[in-house]
Amino acid sequence: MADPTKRLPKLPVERALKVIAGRWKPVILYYVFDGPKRLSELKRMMPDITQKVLIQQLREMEEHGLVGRRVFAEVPARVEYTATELGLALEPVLLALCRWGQRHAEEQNELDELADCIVHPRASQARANTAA
Amino acid sequence: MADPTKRLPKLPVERALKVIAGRWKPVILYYVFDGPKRLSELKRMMPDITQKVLIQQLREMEEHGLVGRRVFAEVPARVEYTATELGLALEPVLLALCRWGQRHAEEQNELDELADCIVHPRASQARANTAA
DNA sequence: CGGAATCCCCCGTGATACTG
DNA sequence: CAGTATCACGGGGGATTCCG
Repeated sequence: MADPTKRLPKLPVERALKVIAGRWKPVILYYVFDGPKRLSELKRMMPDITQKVLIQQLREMEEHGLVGRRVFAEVPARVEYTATELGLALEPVLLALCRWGQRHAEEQNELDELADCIVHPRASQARANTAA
Repeated sequence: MADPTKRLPKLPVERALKVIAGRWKPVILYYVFDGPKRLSELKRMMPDITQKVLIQQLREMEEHGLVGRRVFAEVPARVEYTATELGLALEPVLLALCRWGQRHAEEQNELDELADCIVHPRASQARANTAA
């Protein structure tokens, strides 16, 4: 990374999606938005993620200017990750995505329940809409 | 597809991201938001996308309830894709992503220009990693 | 915390099929 | 024939696992 060959997309939407694309990035951001967090904290908050992957995702977000990294020269070395201004600007967007995701889940689950009553799980088959 | 094993994520954010994830989905949505479009139209608007992939992405978005599909039994077979209510609800979110992407592009490019004046293009290197 | 091997999914190419 | 949809195949990148 930091590789000139791996440039971000030109279209703003795709660029934004690319930046927040990553198995754990939204979750990490969720915690970091709340305030500075050190690595061990994040690790404890998300037990299902490997330390390597966690650091990996943090590194990428750092390169993309979403989070900042501060190293404290204390006895037990200490590293804190904080959200940058640019990163914080992403919070409302992620919240919007979250809300839409909830609505989507509700509506889709409703359809799934209805689908249980009918035969086929796929509605795309018996569909001959001959509208004019 | 329509495979019960491939369920969407539980977390709303990830669910939303998963649904709009796809090389061409944002672009397709952009056009479909403007009004009903038939396949050949979309193909003409986006020359760089293959017919197969186009149909693929449309199918997925249909299964996810983002777009609707209408088949007209005319002389040359005709199919129109339209945005659903749920799909339209996504428009402001995509716009927000777009705006943030623009800002991100501006700020990042500024940093890149500054980096030209300094020595190292990578800031992640000379960082005292004293963690074990 | 880095590197290598691995798996799997996304996407692209080209050819083919179906329907009036 | 024109428009729509599908299939067989292959490459590439992200994510996971194991090892040092």
